Amino acid sequence: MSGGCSIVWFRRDLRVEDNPALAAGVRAGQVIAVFVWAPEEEGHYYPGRVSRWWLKQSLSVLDSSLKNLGTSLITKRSTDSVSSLLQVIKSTGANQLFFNHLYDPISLVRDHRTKEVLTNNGIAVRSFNADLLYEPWEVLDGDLSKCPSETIILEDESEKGSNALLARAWSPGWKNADKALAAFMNGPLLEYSKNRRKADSATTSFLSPHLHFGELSVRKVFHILRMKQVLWANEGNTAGEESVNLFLKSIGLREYSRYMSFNHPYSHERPLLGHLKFFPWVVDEGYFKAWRQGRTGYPLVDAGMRELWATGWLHDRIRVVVSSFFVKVLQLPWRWGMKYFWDTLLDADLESDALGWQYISGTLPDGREFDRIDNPQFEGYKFDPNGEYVRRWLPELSRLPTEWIHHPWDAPEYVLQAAGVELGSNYPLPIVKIDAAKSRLQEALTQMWQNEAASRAIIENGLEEGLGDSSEADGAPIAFPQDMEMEMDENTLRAAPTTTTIRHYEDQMVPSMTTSLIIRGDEESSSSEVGNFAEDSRIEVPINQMARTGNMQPQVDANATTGLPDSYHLQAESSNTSRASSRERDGGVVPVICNLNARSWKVEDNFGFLFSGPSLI
DNA sequence: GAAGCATTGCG
DNA sequence: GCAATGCTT
Repeated sequence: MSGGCSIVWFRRDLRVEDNPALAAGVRAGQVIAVFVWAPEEEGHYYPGRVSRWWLKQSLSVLDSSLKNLGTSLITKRSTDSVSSLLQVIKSTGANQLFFNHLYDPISLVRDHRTKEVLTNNGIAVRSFNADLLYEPWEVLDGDLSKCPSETIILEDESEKGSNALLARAWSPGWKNADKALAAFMNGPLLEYSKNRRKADSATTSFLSPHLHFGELSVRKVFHILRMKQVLWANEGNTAGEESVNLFLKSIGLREYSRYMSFNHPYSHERPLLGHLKFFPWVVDEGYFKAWRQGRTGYPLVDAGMRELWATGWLHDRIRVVVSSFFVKVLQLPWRWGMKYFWDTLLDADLESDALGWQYISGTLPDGREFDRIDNPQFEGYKFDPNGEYVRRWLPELSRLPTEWIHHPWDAPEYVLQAAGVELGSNYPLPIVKIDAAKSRLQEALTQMWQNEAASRAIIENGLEEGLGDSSEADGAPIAFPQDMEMEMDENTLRAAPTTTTIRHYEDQMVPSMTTSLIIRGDEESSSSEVGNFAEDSRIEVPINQMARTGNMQPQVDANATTGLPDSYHLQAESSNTSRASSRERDGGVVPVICNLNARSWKVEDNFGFLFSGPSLI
């Protein structure tokens, strides 16, 4: 061992194999492994409960692996990563820092600053692309006595009950990731293509959280896939080949999401198609709440939303269904939906989710048409032909015959009665009818083009920007709802369908916050329709029924999922972290990803793997 | 009841 | 943009 002592800064590369930064540290001599928990730096993308739970487990596995190698993981609680790193450097006398690249807008800025500050402090900083194969097998030798770990709290008391259930379904940590990878590659991958249409099949990889936290090297995944590809091609196994290709595409999509995030650091908050900023999104917290709670009246959507809330996980197909419904039928601002995914998904991944929501929203140049509406009824019979998925997550519909399970509003009264379904009472009528959504969408698009033309005219006339009631057309996004508490009156069941829709014309995307746009849900007629349920009629999540594969039998306890997210809060953005990202992103922190361009990963080709990339889960 | 036309689903 | 389905006369 020569040289000095180096810091290896772990972030979302929580593995010891195939880890270039760690390998470099080992080569350089003594290694001090550090993880800094500084969630405040993430602005309003503070990791959600299930995501933090995963992190906690994963760090613990990493720590024990490092201990086996003769060192351990030092954790620091901080509001400023850079000063924490400096502190560790001072107390250990390290003179080098190694880390692997991240590509989300916040990391790009932070890592750039880290490099700058530490370099100015005489520290050699090197960063790496972690998509390379390394075998860093040497014994580490870190003197940690001068640098105590701090306890970082990733789980508070109130979360323990719910989190306990996660452990029955998932095994975080790089060693487990490796096992999961092998299990998938040797098993479900073969039938992956065949089964991908089923919402409820357990044939997805379930690798997305492992990949998000860097417990797996994507490079390794890629190599295994290629080996399978060659093997099955030689055997003439077309089904297997098709599956591999499909999976490779999803890996590609993940790469593409990093590419997009790096080159368009605003893509998590602004549409890539300029005219979409003139789209009159429906700012209706009642709709938003109904969607979150799985009370839209469309069984497939509702089943998905309840699964998400109860388990932190959703099949990719269903992610597409619920997000498409969110944007096209409810016409809610897609950033709200994205934020909710961020808060609730176990594999929440800013880059992948931004790509997914942008694609679904039709705000990508190569996305799907904006005026296309997917019909959850048809999608229901496609992805859940026997209604098993719906019955699992919507107990109130469990006795409904398959014929009506995806469109109970059409069912004859006697059928509903026999099934114990009372529409508008124990299950809502459709919150928005598809036909109404279609015409509303057309109107909105017309409006959008008018707004754009008006805006252009104003700019051409040399006037300062200003659009209708939007005095901040340049910088006013639609704020995240701050408070979801809404009065819901049981007596307003079967309220008249919404006849008016309140819209806001501001660009929801440009960073900077305002709360003045928020509409109280109870000011809207629609909210009463949403309130088809009494507030306390919490959905009972079915027990022991979560579909998962093989020996992992996740169980869901109704007590642990204390009701649906009716009091869910989206905090208004307070930081303007992302504002800086576009200016600083080219500061040399992260190299441009080689051999990647948007065309080679055309989104259309990858439909179905949008969220969390190779997550397909 | 066949042919021509329009609408809708879908990648 | 195409194919399938439904609707009209």
